[in-house]
Amino acid sequence: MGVTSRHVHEPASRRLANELRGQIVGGDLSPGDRLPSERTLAETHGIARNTAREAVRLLTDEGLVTAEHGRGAFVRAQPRLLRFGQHRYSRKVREETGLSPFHAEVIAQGLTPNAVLDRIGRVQPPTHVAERLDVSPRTKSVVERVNWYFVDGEPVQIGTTYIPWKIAEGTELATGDNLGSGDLYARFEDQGYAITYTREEVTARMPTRDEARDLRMPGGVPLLVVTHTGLDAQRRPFELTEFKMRADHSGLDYTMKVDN
Amino acid sequence: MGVTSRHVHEPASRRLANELRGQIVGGDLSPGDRLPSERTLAETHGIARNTAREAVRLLTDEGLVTAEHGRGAFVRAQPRLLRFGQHRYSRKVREETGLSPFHAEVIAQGLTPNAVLDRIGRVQPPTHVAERLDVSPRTKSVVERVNWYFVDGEPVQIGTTYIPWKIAEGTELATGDNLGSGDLYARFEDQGYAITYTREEVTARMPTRDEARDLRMPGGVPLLVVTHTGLDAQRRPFELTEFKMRADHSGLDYTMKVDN
DNA sequence: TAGTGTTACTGGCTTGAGCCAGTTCTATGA
DNA sequence: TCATAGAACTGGCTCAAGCCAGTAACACTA
Repeated sequence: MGVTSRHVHEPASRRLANELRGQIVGGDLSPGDRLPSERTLAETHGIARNTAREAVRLLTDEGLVTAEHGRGAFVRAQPRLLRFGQHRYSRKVREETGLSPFHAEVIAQGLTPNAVLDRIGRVQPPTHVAERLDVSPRTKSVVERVNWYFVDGEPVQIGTTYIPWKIAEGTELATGDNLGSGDLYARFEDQGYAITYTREEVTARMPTRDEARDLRMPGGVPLLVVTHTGLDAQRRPFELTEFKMRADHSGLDYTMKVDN
Repeated sequence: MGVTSRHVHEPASRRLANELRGQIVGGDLSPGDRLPSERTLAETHGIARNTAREAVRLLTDEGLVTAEHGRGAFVRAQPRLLRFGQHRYSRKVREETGLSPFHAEVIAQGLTPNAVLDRIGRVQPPTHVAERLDVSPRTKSVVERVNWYFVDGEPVQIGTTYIPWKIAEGTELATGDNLGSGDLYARFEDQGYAITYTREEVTARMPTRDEARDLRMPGGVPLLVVTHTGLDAQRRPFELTEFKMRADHSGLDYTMKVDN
C-alpha cells in the first residue's frame, strides 16, 4: 500500500545487517562461508561488539546465517524444498515402489530418505485425535508410533501416527517397525482399510525449543504442521498422523476436486 | 529422543522469560494485560535492564507478547484460527451464498470478512505463474489483481491473482472490482471456465519486513504461502492466486482422493 | 611424528550507563 | 472545565567493559 523511506535514521545494527544480507544475497558470501567475527565487525564498522552481535542475530532470525558457540557464524545453504503431494498415499505409488509415502516422495525427487521409529506404544489419544478417529479420548484406545524422517542425513520432519487399537491389535501395526513392502498402508490394506481419501489440515508456527533441537532447526525457520487423516472408500478414518515439517525443507502440493 | 536437564545453568534472561511465559500460559497474565516495564522487571529481579529486555524479546519472538514503543509490552490475544477448505471454490457454496470464497468461509465460521482490491492491471507474469498458467513470461500476458483480506478489521492475508489476458480481456475481470454475485468464479463461469479442480501448493516462511508491516504481524508469526491454481473440468488452468496468510489466523483443511 | 597442553580465537551473556523517541499523565492557565 | 505544555513514564538502541564457555590452532615434548 505505501512505500517506506528505508534509510531515514536506520539504527547501526540494522544497517550492518542490511550490508551483510546484501553480501549473502549478492553472492559475495557463499553458503558455508564464515562471517567476520563479532569483534572484527565491530572494529571495522566502528560500532560496539553488541551492536554487531545484534546485526548477526537479525540475519539468524531470517534463516540466512547460523551462529555456533566458539566457532563462528556461517552462511546457511538454502536447502532444496521437497514437495509432498497426496499421490504419495496412492496404491499405484505403493505398488510401484514398495516404499512408504515419505520414502517414495523423497526418492522421486532425487534425494536420500531415511526414517527411524523412535517410539511405539498403546496410549490414550489427545482429544483432537480421538475426535478425528472416532475413538475414546479417555482410554488407551490407540497405538502411537513416532517416526523421525531424514533427508540426506538431516532431520526434516517428525510424524506421530495414531491407529485405533481395534485395528492395530495383534498385528505388526502395534509392534515393531518391520512393516514389509509397501510399509504402513499396505498393512492397513491387509486389515481391510485401503486409503482412498486423505484429509490434510495445515498450519504453520514457530517451533518450541525442543522441536527446534530435535529437528536441528536454525533460527528463523517455521514449522509446517500437517494433520493427516487417512480414510477408506467408505470415508472411515482409520489412521491419523501429525507431521511437524521443517518449512525450509518441505512444502505441500495437492490437486483436488473443489466439491469432493 | 533425549531429555534435557533444563535449569542447569540457565541464563537470567531465559529464566525470566520462562517465568513470564508461565504467568501468561497459566492465566496470571491475560491477553491485553501489560507486562511490568523493562526497568521494573530489572529492579524486581535484580538484573540489568538489557537482560530484562532480552527476556521480553524472547517472548515476542514466540508470538506471546507485543512491545509498543513508548507504551509497554502487552500479552497478545491468541487469535481464532480460520480454516480454509477446498469447498470454498465450489459452485454449491457460490450459489448458496453469492459470495467470494474468502467471504463465504469467514462468515461460515462466524466472523466478519472484508476485502479491498488494492491494485489491478495488465502485467508480465512471474516465471512460476507463467509456467502454471501456460502463458508467456515475456509479455504482458496476464491481469494481476491484488486483494487485501480482513477479518474483524484485522488484515489476515494478501491474495495476488493472475488471469490470462485472453480470458480477462474485455470483461470485468480486467477492470474494476464490482464483480457481482458469486464474485470472481461466477465471472469465470460466464467465460466458460467453471472451476472444478484446485491445485494448492503450500509452504511457510517468516515474513519480510514489508509483509510484516502490511499484514500488521507481531513477532514470531510465520506466513503460510499458498499458491492456488484453478482448473476447469478439462484440467485447464485459468487463474492463479498466491495467498500470503498470517499463520496465526489461517489454516487449511482439505479432503481429497489420494489418486486424483 | 603424534599427542597433549596452552594460547588465542570464537560466540553467549550480563552489567551499568546513557541517549533517543513515543506515549501517558498531571498541572497550570485561560 | 478544557486545552496545552511539561514531566514522567515507556520501549528502542548503543556503548564500553567484562566474564564464561566452546573451538581451533600452535608449540613443545616424548
